[in-house]
Amino acid sequence: MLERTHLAIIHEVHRLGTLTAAARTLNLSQSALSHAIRRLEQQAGTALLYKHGRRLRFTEAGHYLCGVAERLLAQFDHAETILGAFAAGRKGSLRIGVECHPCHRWLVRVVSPFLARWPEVDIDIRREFQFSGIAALAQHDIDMLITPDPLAAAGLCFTPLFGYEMVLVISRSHPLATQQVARPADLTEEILLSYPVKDERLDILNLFFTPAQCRPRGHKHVEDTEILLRMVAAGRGISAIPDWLAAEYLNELPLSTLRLGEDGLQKQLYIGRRDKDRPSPFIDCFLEMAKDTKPAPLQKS
Amino acid sequence: MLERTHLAIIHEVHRLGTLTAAARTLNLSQSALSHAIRRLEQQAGTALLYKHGRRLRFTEAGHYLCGVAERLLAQFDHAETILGAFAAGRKGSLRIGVECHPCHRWLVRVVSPFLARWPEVDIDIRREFQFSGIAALAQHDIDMLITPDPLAAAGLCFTPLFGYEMVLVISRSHPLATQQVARPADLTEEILLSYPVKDERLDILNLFFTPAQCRPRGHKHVEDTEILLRMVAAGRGISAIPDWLAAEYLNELPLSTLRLGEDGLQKQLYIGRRDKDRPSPFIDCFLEMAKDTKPAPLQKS
DNA sequence: ATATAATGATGAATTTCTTTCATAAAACCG
DNA sequence: CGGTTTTATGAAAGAAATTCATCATTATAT
Repeated sequence: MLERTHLAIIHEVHRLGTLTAAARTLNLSQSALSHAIRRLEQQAGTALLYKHGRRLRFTEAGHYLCGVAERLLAQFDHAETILGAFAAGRKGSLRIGVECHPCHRWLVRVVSPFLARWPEVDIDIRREFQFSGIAALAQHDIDMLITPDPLAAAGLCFTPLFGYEMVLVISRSHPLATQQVARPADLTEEILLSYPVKDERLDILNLFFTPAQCRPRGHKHVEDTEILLRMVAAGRGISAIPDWLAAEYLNELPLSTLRLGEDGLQKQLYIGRRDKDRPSPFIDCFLEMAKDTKPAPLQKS
Repeated sequence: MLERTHLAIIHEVHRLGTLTAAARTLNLSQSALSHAIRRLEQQAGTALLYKHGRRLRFTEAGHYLCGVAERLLAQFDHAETILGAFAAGRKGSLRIGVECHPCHRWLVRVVSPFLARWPEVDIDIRREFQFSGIAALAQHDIDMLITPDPLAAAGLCFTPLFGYEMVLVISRSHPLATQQVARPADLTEEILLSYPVKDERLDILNLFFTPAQCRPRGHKHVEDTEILLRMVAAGRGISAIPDWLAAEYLNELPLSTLRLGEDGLQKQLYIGRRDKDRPSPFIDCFLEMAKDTKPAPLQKS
């Protein structure tokens, strides 16, 4: 069977002209090459080299094989280079799941410098999961999960990134805009605007309205943060978003922020991984960069 | 060092899913494969497979190597075929790529007499390419390329075969069937039926609809010419095919053909080769026979 | 739950294949 | 014609791959 070593021998013999010289560069003896070529010729059933004087010349078949060698050896070399990049952890792909809709703006601030630093790593960000982010992580559908709700699961571990507060955003012309704190009972006549997420995953319902046994008058889903906040600014509804996200829009839009209840609705963002994933320099680096990228805190308006 | 056997093992494991099955087809023991993979992984410095349940899964590096294996093994096989042909004193195998779906019917008219005349030459026709037909030709994946779109590339040359016109085919009962010429604006409510090719390779989109800044109402892919034309005949859509192909069906199916725009959509078929391939009598012969096989021209219905 | 079958991993023994060594034969050069 | 360079070859040594026997794990059936 034709092997890479055969191609390497053919190639070097062609390049250098003699078996002896080729043997030197291949760190083999002249005899080894001679035997190898002989074996190959017997298997192929055709001569590849013939003696011309005391040097060697290629037959037609030998010339053909020479062309094959040139191409295939280059491909082997290239494959080994790439494999080396995998081994060194330079090459790879990182599939990041995000279970926190408004985190997108924060995430791009992590991802952009990361991509610049790891040019051979592909990043894939997923926001939708068949079942849940945790399940996707456990099933190897994603490699990392950004979530505010770390559910204990075997084989997973979570690293805290930063704490933040979910704040109520309302139009600056709203009657409540002068207050510091909002109570559930104040908001029963409002329309709640939220990202399109199941109700049970909305903290403002779970942790604010439900304990007080009341609900806003209506609830609409909006995909895009900017559109959502413009609707709020126009008095079309209220919403709850992270304080640092609100901070980015307070100068642009006529919005006011209020604390949700006496103590505020405190949250923490985590990054989850599988315990036993093989360590990888670029995954570690991503973690470091994520930890170092804090969002700008809210300056109370 | 990465060897052919490693690629063969990786490839078979990928194809069959388990070491045990792969070992059977390779006439080796399961243990041999396990050891071989282990050794390769140690040399490469990266894992290629990992256990998932009692089966194996590929790591990213493993997947990469799998792709390499697929390509390189095919080239090894081909090289051995050629070498076998040298041994048998004939030397022949011709891999022909076709980048033009409907050309198949024309191609069989060239290939059949060729095979009769060169009984020792194997012909292999490929329609799918990893990247493009041009790339496949340059990389020696194929020896000849039949294409209507000859892109200049170093080391390649193209010989024109024949000119033809892409014509619109519609059902004979279609309101437009009485006209001679179709304009893009006439067809915005139609469903376009085409071979399963990327949009950017469809001339009717690139050269007919796009310049007029409109699109058909829908676009569906159909594999088979006969089924495609039967759908057109049944009024389920319209399509654009070469005039000579339409000619073959005009008597069989209730179809009408229209010119695409005032001047028609004129195309030319080319056959591409590598410049510096060693001259070969049967390759020259194939070229002559291809040049002499013109398709039957369209008789206007 | 428990037994059973299927699969991969592993270390030692074995077999196969490659390489070297020593030497011969042929070709070139002065 | 010697001296030198180069390839070819058989036997011995060495290296590498393969098998065997066995264990551990996991999925499937009872």
